[in-house]
Amino acid sequence: MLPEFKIAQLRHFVWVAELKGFHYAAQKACRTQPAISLSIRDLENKLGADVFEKRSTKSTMTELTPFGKHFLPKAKELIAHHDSISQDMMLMRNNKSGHLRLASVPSIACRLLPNLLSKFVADSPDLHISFYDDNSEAVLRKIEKQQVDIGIASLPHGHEHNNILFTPIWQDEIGVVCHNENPLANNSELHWQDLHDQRLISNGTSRLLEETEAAPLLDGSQFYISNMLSLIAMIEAGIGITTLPRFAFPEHNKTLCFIPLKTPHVIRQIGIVQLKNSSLSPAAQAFADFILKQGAAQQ
Amino acid sequence: MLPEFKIAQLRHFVWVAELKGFHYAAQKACRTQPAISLSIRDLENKLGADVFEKRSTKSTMTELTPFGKHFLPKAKELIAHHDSISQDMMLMRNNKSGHLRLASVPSIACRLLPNLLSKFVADSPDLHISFYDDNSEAVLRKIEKQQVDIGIASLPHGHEHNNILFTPIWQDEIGVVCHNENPLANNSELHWQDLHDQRLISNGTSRLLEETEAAPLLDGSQFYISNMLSLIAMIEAGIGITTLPRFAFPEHNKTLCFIPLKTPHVIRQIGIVQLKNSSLSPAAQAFADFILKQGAAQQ
DNA sequence: TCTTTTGATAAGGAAAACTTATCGTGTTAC
DNA sequence: GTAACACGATAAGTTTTCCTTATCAAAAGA
Repeated sequence: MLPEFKIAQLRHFVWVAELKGFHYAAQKACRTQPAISLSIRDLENKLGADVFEKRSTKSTMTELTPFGKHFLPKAKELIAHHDSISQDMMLMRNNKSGHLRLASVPSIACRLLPNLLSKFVADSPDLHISFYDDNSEAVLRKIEKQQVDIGIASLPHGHEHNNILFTPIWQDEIGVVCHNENPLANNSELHWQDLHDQRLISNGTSRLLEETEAAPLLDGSQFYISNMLSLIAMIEAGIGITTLPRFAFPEHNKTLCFIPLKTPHVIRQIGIVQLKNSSLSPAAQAFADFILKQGAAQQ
Repeated sequence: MLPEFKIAQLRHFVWVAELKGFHYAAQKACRTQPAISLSIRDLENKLGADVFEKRSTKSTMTELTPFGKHFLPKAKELIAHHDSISQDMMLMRNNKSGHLRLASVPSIACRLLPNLLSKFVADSPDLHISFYDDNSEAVLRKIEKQQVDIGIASLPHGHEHNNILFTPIWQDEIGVVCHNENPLANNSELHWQDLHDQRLISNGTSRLLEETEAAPLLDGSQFYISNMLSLIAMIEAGIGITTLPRFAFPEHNKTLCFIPLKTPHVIRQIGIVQLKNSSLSPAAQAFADFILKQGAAQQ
C-alpha cells in the first residue's frame, strides 16, 4: 500500500538536490550517473510525483519541484534518524558497555558528578561517556531531542514536559551567600527580612525566589550577574550578598559562607530525567541504578 | 562504513520479536520462513551481533538478546518515522494535505470561487489555503514573486509577462450598469453612442475601454470611484451609470441592471495564471485541473 | 520413541541494482 | 549559426540481492 523508501535512495535524492546535479550526486554516492537517474526515477514512481523539474521545462540547473521541496527536509530527517540509530548500534557493539550520553545542571556536575562518575566507570573500563552541562531547561531539551540518554536536572513547574520521566534524588535548599565578615555570617539560619539592609546581587538561580515572600528583595536588586565565577568574586570582594542553592555554592570556599534561608524555605528537587515510554540504553540504565544507590547516600 | 538497514528488514525483525516466531513473522510479511531467516541473519551481520538468542542456548521460545532488546524500540521508531513520512507524502500527492496559495481578481473571487473552493476542499480536511484578492496586475506580481502558487486573472496586453503561463477559462464582457428606472434599462444591448447624454461614472475597470471608440466618453467623465461598494451605491442612487465586466456586477442586485455593450465589444479573458517553466505544487495542480473541469462548465 | 514444531541450509530462479555505451537536448563560445 | 559541451535520459547486459522450494537438524510433547 504505502511505498517503502530505501535509505540509499533518499540519500541520492538529497545529494542531487543539494549538489544541484545528478553528476555530482553520482560522484558522492560512488555510483555512475545512470544509477542515480534510475534511483531518482524509482523514487518518483513510488511517490507518484516528480521531485525534480524536468530539464525540458526549466533553466540550466537541476531544480526541485514544490513537491520535492516539501519532501527534502523529511528525507533528510529520516536519513539522520537512521544514521543515528546505526551509529548508536555500532558504538554499542564495539564496546560491550556502550555509550552513556549524559547532561547535568552545573551544580551537581561540579559537586557530585566527578566523584560519582569516577566510581561508576571504575568497573566499566570500555564505557564511552559524552557529558554536557547546562541549566535545567536545556537539559530537558536535550533529553527531548534525544541528544542525550539521561539527564540530571530539576523539573521547572509551570512548564509542562509530559514526555519526561522524573525521579527525584537530591533536595537542594536555597541559602544566603555572604562574606565571612558580614554580620549575617554569625547566624545559623536567616529569614528574608534579615536581608533588608544588604545589597542583594541576583543571579540565574534567583528566579527560584520569584513567587515567594522574598520577591520584593529581588525587585529592589541593583545587580544581576549571570556568571558564577564573577558572582563569587563580587561577594568575596564584599560588594554584597546573594542567594544560591546549596549545591551551587562552591564547596571548599573559605572566605564565604552559606546560611540556609528559612523563610521562604525554597527546596529544589533535583533528580534523574529521562524520556518517558522509551527504554534507557544499558549504560544509561546502569548509571541511573548506580545513582539511585550511591548518589542518594552521598547527600 | 555504517551499515544501512532496509525498512523491510527492520519490519521482519520487529515482527519476529513481537510475534515470537519466524513462522508468524513470515506469515505477516507474506513471505516464506527461510526468507525471514535470511533477512534476520543479514541484519545480524550488519549489526555485528545477534539479536535473537540462539535456540540451543536459551529457552523454548524465540527470545531477544539484550542487544536485540536495545535495538527493538529503535527499529520500531525508525519504521514509524518512515511510515509517517510515507503516508504524509501520499496525502500530499492526493492533495489531502499541503498548502494552496491562491490569488484572484475580485470579480471571480466573489462570483465563482466561493462555490468552487467549497467543492474543492470538500474531502481535503487538512488542506491549508491562503487566499488573496487584488486586481490582475497585482495577481501577476504575486505569481512572479512566488508569493502565491496559482492565480486567477486576465492578462493585460501591453504589459509583457513573458514568464507567465496563461490558460484562459472565462470570457467576461463589458456592459453598462444603470438603475432599473433609467431609460437605458429597456435595451437588451447598447452601443457607446447611446451613452452620450448619461452621466458616466468611471471606475477601476474603465481602462478596459481606453483604447476603444468609447474612449471619449471616459475623457468626459466627471466622476471616478474606485471602491465597488461606493460605486454601486452611487448608481443605485441614480446619480449616473457606469461600465463593468459582467462578473464584477453584483449577482443578485434588484435595483440595477446590466446591459451588454456591443460597440465596442470588449471581452476580457480571465483564466489561470502560473509561473512558466515551473511545475505547480500538487494541491495547486489539482486545483487548476479542478477549475478546468468544473469552472468552465459553471460559466 | 515417534511425531510435531521451529529454525537453518542448499540450490535455483526472479527481481533489483549497477555498469558501459549511446543518445538528445539545451547552453556556451566563437 | 554552428560546433563543442554539459547534463541527464535511455538501452542492453551483467552482477547482486532476494525469495522460493525442498530438505535437514534439533528440541519439545505425547
